[in-house]
Amino acid sequence: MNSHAIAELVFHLGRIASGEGLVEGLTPAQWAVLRYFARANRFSRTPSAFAAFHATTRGTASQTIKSLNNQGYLTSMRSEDDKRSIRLVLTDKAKNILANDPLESLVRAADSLPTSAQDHFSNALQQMLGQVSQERGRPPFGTCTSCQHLEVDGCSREGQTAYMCGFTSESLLIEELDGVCINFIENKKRITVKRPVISA
Amino acid sequence: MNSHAIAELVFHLGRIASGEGLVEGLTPAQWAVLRYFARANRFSRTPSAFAAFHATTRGTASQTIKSLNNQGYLTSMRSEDDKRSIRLVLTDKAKNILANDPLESLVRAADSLPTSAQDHFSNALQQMLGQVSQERGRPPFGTCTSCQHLEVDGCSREGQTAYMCGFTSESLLIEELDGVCINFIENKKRITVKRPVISA
DNA sequence: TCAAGATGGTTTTTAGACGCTACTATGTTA
DNA sequence: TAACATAGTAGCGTCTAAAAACCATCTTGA
Repeated sequence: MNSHAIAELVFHLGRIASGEGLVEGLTPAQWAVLRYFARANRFSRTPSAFAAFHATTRGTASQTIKSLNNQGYLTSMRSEDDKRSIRLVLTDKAKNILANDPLESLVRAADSLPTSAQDHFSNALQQMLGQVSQERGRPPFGTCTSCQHLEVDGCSREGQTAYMCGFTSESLLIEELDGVCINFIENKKRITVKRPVISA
Repeated sequence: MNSHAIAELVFHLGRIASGEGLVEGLTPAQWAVLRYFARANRFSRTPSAFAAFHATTRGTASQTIKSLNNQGYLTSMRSEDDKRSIRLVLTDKAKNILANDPLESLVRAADSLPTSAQDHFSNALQQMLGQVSQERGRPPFGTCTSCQHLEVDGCSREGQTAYMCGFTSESLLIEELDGVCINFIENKKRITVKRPVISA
């Protein structure tokens, strides 16, 4: 009985937080694109990957991206490896405007939850997302830190452990491990990532 | 840092679960209307109330409702009290189709969470919704059981406690206490509702 | 009491979202 | 090398949505 309430709340909350008209002159779909390219890693910044992430068609994604391109929020270039593929990058204009993301109200709401609850909450959501994605036959889109493809690169340099992606066979910078990836596959026993201490 | 992940997950999950094309030939917006009228109480089954709930304009709501009306999912009639107002009721056709609600995949996902977590989860979502609603200046839409307007009616009959709404000054059936209401105002110290035992 | 304003609902207009189909270009496989 | 798969785009029709204009009906306040 409670699961029904949860489903409705999730749906409704997502709707309320995003569907709030044209913030900064951008539509909800356009905000979704900016958000995605701000989070996606190097291998996933393409129209197709966004379409998969956003559960829409490549045609629709192409249209939204074109509009953002025209408005100067995205720059695009052909990939070297695959000449069909296009790589998209946020411009500074886009990075600046992301501070006014209408989703920030949801972030604040999440922030007001007790710290202890936030972890459980985020885990529960992730589990639900995984299940729904599987049911719908969609890629789950996670980050390296819990991905089967993450491998420790043999040669460490400068005292830091080096990582690589077993799927693309490319080495990864530590900063890249938190980007969302379309090639993600859930890994039960995850590798512990050693991060350099960041001075506050 | 985690609150950002929570916000994105909520948004994304809502999107994935609902934006899944035309299930049963109905659009996501139309599903939202059916869901709403299945949950809304007597005082809230109007186009305006739905528009407020769904964070859209009355014009848009009117259009969606008209379409559902034409397809035989809703019946409408003028209100007696206020001759401007229109009351909408789900038809049997609508009630039947609600079993195939695409949101059910989310319900299943929520159901797979540990029972102990479900309550916390639902509470956390409710709290977030309350905060976002407040920030956006929207009515929070809750049920009688935690509403300031709920009052115990002086005269109980047939051994059952009778309740009434202090806002509309109308008495309430016990079954009605779980309907979503547009006049809802959060009540910190809630009245304990005595429900008749339902035989399984 | 009656004019002014608020509210409930609809329509029209316009822009964007979206699914669908068709199409080109490039990669991959048999 | 032919057949197929994939990345991306373009065009079409429908749906979503906001905004503005509009009518009918309360509600208010001087």
